[in-house]
Amino acid sequence: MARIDDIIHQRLEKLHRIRQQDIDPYPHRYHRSHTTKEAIALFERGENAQVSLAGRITASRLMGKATFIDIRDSSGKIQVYFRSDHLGEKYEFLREFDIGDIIGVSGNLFKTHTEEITLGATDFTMLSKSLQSLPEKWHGLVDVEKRYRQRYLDLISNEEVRQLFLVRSRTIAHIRRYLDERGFIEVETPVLHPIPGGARARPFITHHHALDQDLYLRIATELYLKRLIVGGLDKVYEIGRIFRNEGISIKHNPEFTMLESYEAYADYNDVMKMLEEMISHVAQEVLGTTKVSFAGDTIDFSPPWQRITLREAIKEGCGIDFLEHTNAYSLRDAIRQLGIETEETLSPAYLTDKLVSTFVEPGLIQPTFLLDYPVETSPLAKRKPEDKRLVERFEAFAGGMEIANAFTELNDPEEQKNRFISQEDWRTKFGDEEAERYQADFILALEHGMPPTGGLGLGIDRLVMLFTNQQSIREVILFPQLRTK
RNA sequence: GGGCCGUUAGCUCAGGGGUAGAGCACCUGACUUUUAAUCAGGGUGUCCGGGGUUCGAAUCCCCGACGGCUCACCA
Repeated sequence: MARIDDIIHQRLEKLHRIRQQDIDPYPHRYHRSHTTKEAIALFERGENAQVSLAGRITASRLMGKATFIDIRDSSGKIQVYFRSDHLGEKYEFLREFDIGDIIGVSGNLFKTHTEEITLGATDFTMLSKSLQSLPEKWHGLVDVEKRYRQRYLDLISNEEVRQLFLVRSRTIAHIRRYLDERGFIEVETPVLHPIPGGARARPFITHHHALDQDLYLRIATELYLKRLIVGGLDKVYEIGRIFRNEGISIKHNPEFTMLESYEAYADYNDVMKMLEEMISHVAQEVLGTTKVSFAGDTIDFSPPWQRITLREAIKEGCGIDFLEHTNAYSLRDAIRQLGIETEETLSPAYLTDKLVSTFVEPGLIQPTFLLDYPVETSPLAKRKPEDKRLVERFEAFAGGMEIANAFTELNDPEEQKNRFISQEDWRTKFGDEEAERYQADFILALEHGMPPTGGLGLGIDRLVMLFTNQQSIREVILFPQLRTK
């Protein structure tokens, strides 16, 4: 039940009074001459022109016939000084302003006694009346659930959150610039896939009415991007939303952003070089350094990153040499002998990942490439010429998280066909629901000839976590997935 | 999905069987260089929801909702 004197009522009354004066509290436009940051820079250069600024009121200090109001726009904030002897009758209208309102102010800049660059108002306009009160000015908004559900309040009241999402934006912009400057073409491929593929994951299923056909939200962009390599676009990339119908955690959101890039005539060694160079370059551009603090550690992205084979890393971690286990039963038993619980599945992808996530990943704080995965775990990657049991694949880790996955792409259509078939076997014999599905259209593309190609997948959200020292992926996604209230 | 923790005013938080509290915000008044403005006054509430125990429940118990962490799953 609304009280007669609660905040929204008081503000509705103000709104009513404003309208009674024939003033529109929600006008259509306001022409700013500068942002607050530009205005301050202007004054510091010694140019003191008349300026018009606009922004949200974040604080107000009323002192009788003089009032100081802080307004904030996306560039920063500025203090505005209102004097009754300069504004005349209009000064009384300040009473209708509240913290949270959006106003436009024009006047001249000056410095107060405390040396703060301030706008001396000669005129002002209500641009949008706020009916709700803002979170507390000192502590900001703390309630995590409210910060995510009403992210706008988080952005208004927590400056560091605003900065964090600016870092995210600049990170993506610099990744684009890096790739564009190296001749990559940015493309857009379908989000709706007739068959999910390119990764191990449960998909979201939807239905197209006109086609009367089930479709899947993409779990990867891989198979379409490779078709473009077949089509002669030798360097392509896509930065896009990926959807995986799996658990939510501090490292997982059901929709997340991934960069995938494919470069013809390159192999995974070339991709490794590109990735370490790109990340350190982007860190330098965005953060001004290649060293970041993350969860109490200092991570240095400058190349070269450490390279270690998966086999060595697992052996060091727990003593198991997966190449000695020629069948999945024996590998699973070896894992269980270490006291690690495993599912009944014998999927090599599952078992390998279990070993990595338990014994290797938590220790990979500095950027590290794990190299050469068992062929059964990577149905789309090319075998190593010197050891057919392995494929040319790497995963990159930093801060104890996997951030990238890449391989020399399998371009032999006959072998790809066989790999799909053995994946289908895993599904039928061992119930591995996430095994790669046979994709006849993709085979058809390969049959036309795909050049040797190096491909990369990079988790953008996790990279931003590393850049901003955030331990939860929800802190770097503007609107993380939450249960509907 | 399991375990642990949390949910009290618009916001940040105290209070843990006996009249619902503080700071900020808000309202009234004073104040022409303040900046967490200051000063004087005002407490504005479905104590997350439902049930139970009790003379009496924000507080104890049970069920549920939502969130955080964690385990499982995954990337």
